[in-house]
Amino acid sequence: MSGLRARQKADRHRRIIEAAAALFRDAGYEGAKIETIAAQAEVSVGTIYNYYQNKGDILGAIVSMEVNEVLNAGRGVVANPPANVGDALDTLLGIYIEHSLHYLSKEMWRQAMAISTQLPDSPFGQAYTALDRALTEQIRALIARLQALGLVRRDIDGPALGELIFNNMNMMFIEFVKREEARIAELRTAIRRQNRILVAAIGV
Amino acid sequence: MSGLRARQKADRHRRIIEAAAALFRDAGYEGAKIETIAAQAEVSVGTIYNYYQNKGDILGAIVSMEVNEVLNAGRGVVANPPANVGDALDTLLGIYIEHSLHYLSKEMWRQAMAISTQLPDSPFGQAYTALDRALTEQIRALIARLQALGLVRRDIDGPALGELIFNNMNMMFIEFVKREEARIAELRTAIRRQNRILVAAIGV
DNA sequence: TTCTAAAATTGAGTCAATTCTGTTTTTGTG
DNA sequence: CACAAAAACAGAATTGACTCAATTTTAGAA
Repeated sequence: MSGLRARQKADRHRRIIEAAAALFRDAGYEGAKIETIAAQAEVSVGTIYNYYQNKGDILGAIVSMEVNEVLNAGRGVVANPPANVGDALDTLLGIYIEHSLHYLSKEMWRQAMAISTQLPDSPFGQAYTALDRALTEQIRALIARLQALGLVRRDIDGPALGELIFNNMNMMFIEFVKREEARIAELRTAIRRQNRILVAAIGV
Repeated sequence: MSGLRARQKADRHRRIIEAAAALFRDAGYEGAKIETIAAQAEVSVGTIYNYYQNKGDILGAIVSMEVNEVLNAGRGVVANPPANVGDALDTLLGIYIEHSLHYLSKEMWRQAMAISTQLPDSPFGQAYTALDRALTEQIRALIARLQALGLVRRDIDGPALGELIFNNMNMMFIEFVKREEARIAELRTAIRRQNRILVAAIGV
């Protein structure tokens, strides 16, 4: 199945995503009309709905790309963490946060998060939940690594701790994207302050 | 200004909220058409928009009532907390969680949360953020109380800890409402497991 | 009681997402 | 190459939230 039909399909997918990404940035998610995306991508409205269940799923495809990049960048830190618990956490979470506004605006994040809670069973809703879980797992992996290196006490409940750290960061990030004027530096400082409590508790 | 006009206003407010609450429960948030709410409340569509800026704000009014009840119930625990850090936290957060599905279905929570991130500057968005902050403050108050009672170390950063605990609970609650089959008991167990790490770290 | 300005209500109209049905394109087979 | 079935496309029609100009109701003064 790599004939003309498959090639056209891939090409249309790409054109739709590119048109949508440009328009979401330009006009905002709400401001980007499906009709306009269709025109820009040189397909009809009906075709867009043939490729994506709804407007949210188009945004979803873009968010997925972003988060997967972040997950990739995080792998390096887990493999070779700084030799200090506080720095290790700060480095990993820092990567997540610093990358977050690369391709997505705050408004796009707000929409993506909203859709994922609104329609948890839609394709995007499920994908978003899976991405959250992957991030949680990566934090857990870091903790396990730090335990293996003897930097974190062995009797700490690693999985629960990892989820706690992710949940806190995620909630702080949600509040961050809700306030247009909030700065990344403040966000990182606030998270560091909270994690300090944990770091003191789990260090050897 | 407590003449006929004011009484009719209050009455229409009540009728709209009652009609909406019933329909949201029955047909779900999306399934409840403004037209139907209007008919049930015996007002016109235009009037509803005279009272509420948008559909989300109607849901917002219902959510506010629920959360304010919860805040009220929490006051008792802060004033007289169990003499054990783990139990104190579990009791307060338990009240939040157990009350949460009294008037609101999971679907209504999902919608409310979605709207509050989608439109953080709408009346409801701001009200929701204020409610979150109020809950955070109540947890902080509990911690301050426990510190005053000598059950929590004085050198712990209480405000940061309170926010950490709230954020974690809130995120767990979000995941809880996203999965229709999730049970309250499991949610409480999972949160208890996470808080155990903190309790061990902050006790005297 | 009567009248006028302010406040509130009404419902037809607008707008954008989504659906639906008829048409066109691609594929595989003879 | 010709053709029938399957897949994909197009864009008009539908749907439901929200707006707005015209009408009705209330308040307060004379």
